[in-house]
Amino acid sequence: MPRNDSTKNRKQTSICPPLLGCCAPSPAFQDRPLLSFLDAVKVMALFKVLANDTRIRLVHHILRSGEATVSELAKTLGMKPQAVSNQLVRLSDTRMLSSRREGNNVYYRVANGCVAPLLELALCLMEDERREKSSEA
Amino acid sequence: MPRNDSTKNRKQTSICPPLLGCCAPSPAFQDRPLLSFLDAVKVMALFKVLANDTRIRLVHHILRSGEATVSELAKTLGMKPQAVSNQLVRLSDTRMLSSRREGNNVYYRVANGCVAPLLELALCLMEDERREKSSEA
DNA sequence: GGAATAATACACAATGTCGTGTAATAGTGT
DNA sequence: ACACTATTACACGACATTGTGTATTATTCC
Repeated sequence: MPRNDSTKNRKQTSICPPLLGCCAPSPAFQDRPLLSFLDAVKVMALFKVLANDTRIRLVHHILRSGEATVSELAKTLGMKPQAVSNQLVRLSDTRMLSSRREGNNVYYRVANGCVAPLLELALCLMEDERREKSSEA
Repeated sequence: MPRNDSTKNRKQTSICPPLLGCCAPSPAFQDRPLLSFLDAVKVMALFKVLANDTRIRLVHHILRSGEATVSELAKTLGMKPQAVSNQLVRLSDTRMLSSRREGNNVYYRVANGCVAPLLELALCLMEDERREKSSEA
């Protein structure tokens, strides 16, 4: 007998709306077929690239400044240019960034409009998490 | 007043708008301070949890069905319950999912409204990537 | 109480990822 | 051609992550 009306069953604690008017409007998740394994792997690859504090700071700084060179980014993050270049290549492989050469320097910029809102949402989730943790006695 | 012509720069190939009306409206990236290392680590932790094909399929299926038990998810993904449970715990640790016990079964659901749009955006980015790759001769 | 089912905890081998160090490539100026 | 700077390519050791197998906990039914 189901007797557990579980008070733990809280409501949606987030402030975020469930949908966002981005990209070609897709039907709700309920009306879509289950994600195929191959598509899941592709999405995984995208999140994997963002699952690194160095790359997140790189993207964040490039979003702020519009464009930046490798050495400038290295100096900003306090890292070696090799390490930064490594991560920039990974970000470019997924078409999140694009590069442009000008003399000795290579300028990187964000090449896809989805990247900014993606980071925005993650920051939002981080705030939600912080809120919930502090409000749990 | 922020400039709004930045998206039309060059090769912005994405359809996605630069901003989304989600969460407390934040100022544009240009007007925000550089992301601290600690915040970057927190955001990394969030993306890291989504950087796994199993967890992505779990979240996607839970979004579709609203709620699901461990064994049901295991059967749907063709995996062992231990593996599924492992990943569900990771998703719950970041407050993306919450669980509710009903008899022998434990039901998982999405606990934060940011999760759906986050996955949505990633799917959008995946489509963009596919589009670009096919259109490069 | 005892058996059966659902879910989780834990240790482990295989695999993946990170920054570093070294070497190579691209471009500028003399 | 040469020296110099900026960036990238590549191999390596340190460390993290995944699914599996085994054992344990939670709950229902007899």
